[in-house]
Amino acid sequence: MAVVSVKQALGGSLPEGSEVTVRGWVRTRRDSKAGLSFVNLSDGSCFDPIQVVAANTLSNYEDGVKKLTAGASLIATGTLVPSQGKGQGFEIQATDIEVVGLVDDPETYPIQPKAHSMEFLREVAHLRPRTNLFGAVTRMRHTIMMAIHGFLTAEGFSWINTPIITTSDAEGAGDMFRLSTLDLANLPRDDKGAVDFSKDFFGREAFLTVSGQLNVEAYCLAMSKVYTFGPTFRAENSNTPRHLAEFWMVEPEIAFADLNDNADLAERFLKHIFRTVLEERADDMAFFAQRVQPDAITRLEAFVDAPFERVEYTDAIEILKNADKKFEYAVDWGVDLQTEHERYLVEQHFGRPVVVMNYPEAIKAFYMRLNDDGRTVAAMDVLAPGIGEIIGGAQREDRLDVLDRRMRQFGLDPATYGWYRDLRRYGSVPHAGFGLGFERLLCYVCGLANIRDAIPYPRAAGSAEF
RNA sequence: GCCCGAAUAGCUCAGCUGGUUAGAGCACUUGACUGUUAAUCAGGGGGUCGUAGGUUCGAGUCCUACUUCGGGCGCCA
Repeated sequence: MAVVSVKQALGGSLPEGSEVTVRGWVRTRRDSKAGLSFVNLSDGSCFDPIQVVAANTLSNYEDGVKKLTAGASLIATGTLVPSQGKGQGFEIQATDIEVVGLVDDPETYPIQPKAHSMEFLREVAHLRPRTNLFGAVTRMRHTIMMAIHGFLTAEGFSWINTPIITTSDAEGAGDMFRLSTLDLANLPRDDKGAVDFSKDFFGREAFLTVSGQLNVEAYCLAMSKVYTFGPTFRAENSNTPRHLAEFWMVEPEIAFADLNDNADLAERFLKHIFRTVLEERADDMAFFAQRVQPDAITRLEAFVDAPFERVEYTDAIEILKNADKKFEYAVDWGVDLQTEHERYLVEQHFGRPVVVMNYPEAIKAFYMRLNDDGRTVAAMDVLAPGIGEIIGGAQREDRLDVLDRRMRQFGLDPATYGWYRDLRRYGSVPHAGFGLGFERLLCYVCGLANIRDAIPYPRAAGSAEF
């Protein structure tokens, strides 16, 4: 008896009349007085559940099948046949149903065949994957992860596993989570009364990473095309639907490349991902379009078809200055673009994805390459309709003297960046890269409004349940 | 971190200007009916109205604090 997934059973590749076994969890059970019950069974392999038809001739019909409620688990064996009912291709005429686990209190089982609020489902994060929505999000998450690895692999990239524990303050990219094994109630002190981190586990201060970029640059200047993709940690007290304290970030880095090469890569990269989900997850996308975001599919299709607009930061400022719209934050050359500015550019002015390039040097990180004009750096942000900034990247400063100057300008001591400076001493080449917040991308694709629904167990300021 | 809003049954919500025993749908349960499919119809059980104070003859309703959740902004991915 072949054990098959619901996806295989519904997929049409198995011949009619096949004897199969499926295993999963009950979504709904409907009884018919004709002497049979219909059990919709889901195993996560695809959006649709399969209907298992259980006749009252089954030996455990009364004390097994009739006790099944939403959430119960079972193993069903039977014949795969074209369904007599509507809305499904195949069903299973059960010859045996083994009830594996009943729901001990059906009345309080949180997942019902009805609409739940996202807030409620966050409180039952361990059970929400059993809903249509989170099942779909979970499959999408996997599909996009694989699409990213697949695209970059096909383009000749190597996946570099940069460290999660770091001892450098990286880019000064915000607050970091301290990692320590010191006894907080009895901290070792030095002569001046400061905490003596030489007694700590690593012999110095350590933190969780806020970016793998600096580490991956070293591998870029050897392997040519690399990327890092893993969990990232930010300790900022951000209280928004777009921030997590723990999220996943993918950061490709390419050698012998400038900002335009970088933008080209970002465009191909995003389009590949969207094309992949449209092809491989049509069932889940149809659900998002139906229940979550009506234009979920059409906007991805538009994204795939439209060439990205590219605009200089300086020109973008002019566009905003000449806009009819009143902005809460004033626009002037030298200020960073606010969310409202980005949305105006993308959604109203251009109406398609935009790459804003070459920002004022004072508002961007020290490692970004100083342009010949002396007042901008080769930074880029990819803005998308409906979300705003989806990708941030830059060509890196590859000239040692300029890098040192920039570090001092930002109050950083070049001496503490010895290995990073070495990359500019030994065969330095122009190189560039970008970072993409994975959960933000997933939100966009699925039409989710809150990033806490894009990761199985969200961690955010003041919130780390499960 | 700043500003705003919300909290009533397991879930989603209604409950008007404070006034007897707090309602509906779903879920659960009983029955009817049915190759059903978020089935349908009829009945039933289920609520210290987030917590603690206060105002009042009387508070789900008004006030204060706290807690939790959500939204907007900032920081960012």
